[in-house]
Amino acid sequence: MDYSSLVNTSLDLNLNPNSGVNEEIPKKEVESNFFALELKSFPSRQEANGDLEEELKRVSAENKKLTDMLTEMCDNYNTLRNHFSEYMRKNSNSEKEMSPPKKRKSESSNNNGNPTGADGNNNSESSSTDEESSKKPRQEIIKAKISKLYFRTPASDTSLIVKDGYQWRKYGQKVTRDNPCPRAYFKCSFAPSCPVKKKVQRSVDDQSTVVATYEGEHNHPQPSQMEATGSGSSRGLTSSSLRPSPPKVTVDMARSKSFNESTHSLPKLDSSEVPQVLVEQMATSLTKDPNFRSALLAAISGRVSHKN
DNA sequence: CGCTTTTGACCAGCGC
DNA sequence: GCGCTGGTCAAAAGCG
Repeated sequence: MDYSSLVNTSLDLNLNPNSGVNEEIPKKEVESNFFALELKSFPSRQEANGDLEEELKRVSAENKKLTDMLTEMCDNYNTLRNHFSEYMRKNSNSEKEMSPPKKRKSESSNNNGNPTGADGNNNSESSSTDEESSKKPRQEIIKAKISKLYFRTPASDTSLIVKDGYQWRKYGQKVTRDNPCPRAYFKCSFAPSCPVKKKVQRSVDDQSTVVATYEGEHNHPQPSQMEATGSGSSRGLTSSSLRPSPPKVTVDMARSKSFNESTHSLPKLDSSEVPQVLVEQMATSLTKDPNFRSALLAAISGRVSHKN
């Protein structure tokens, strides 16, 4: 059942984790809306006054209750987010200590040679043991600020394209030993000014899950955002190559095995990426969750039906 | 025509 | 030193 056909369930969720909850505006909106509604319903103003006051009180009380619930929800969310960030920090530390046995040197030694220096991300992780990185003669050494994201795509989709909002240029594909599905290598279209690379490969035991491993940090906003601000004029960013709509990142971390299976490497999220990705994901999850929507619908319809 | 994708070749690290 | 493997390069093909 699609509730959206009955009620506009588009949630104007606050996606900015830093800005807190605005409790005043919705309250005023509700009150004014109801006031306007009631004025139409009662032709006689005197007759309406008593009922209006009563209704106003009831709505105010209900609104307060909803506000409290929302506040509580936001508190819970913030707590959860803090726990998540803390968890990611701990995880990245522990993973740094016990690197996989068959990692290649260039990857495990977390080298620090940002080719352009434009990125400027001086995370302390990379400063430990990279004397050997200077021996790498040939290729530019990308600062390995690695994050792993899990995307869900149809198993039939073999394109290995994940819509994360950035423009990527594929530069290689390889079948690896431990996974029959080919691994695709991408560079950010802003390269060489943007050193970010990503590897995309289907999960070996869940074909509908695509694992995207990001290395480095973007030193530019998302192309879609640049387009919105009118500053997207870089090479390789023709209007046709830009995605027409804001990226719908279908990250489903809750379903990613890493949360359930300790044998898998846990998704390491760049600490700066965590809020945005997480918040978007939570908002998406909430709006898609039928339980949440039905609860919301029930709350709204309950309020409406009280009037009748 | 310019950009992207494909794909085989090449290179470097690692284990034996 | 050799073979295996992951990662990258670069020419060719494809596409708009």
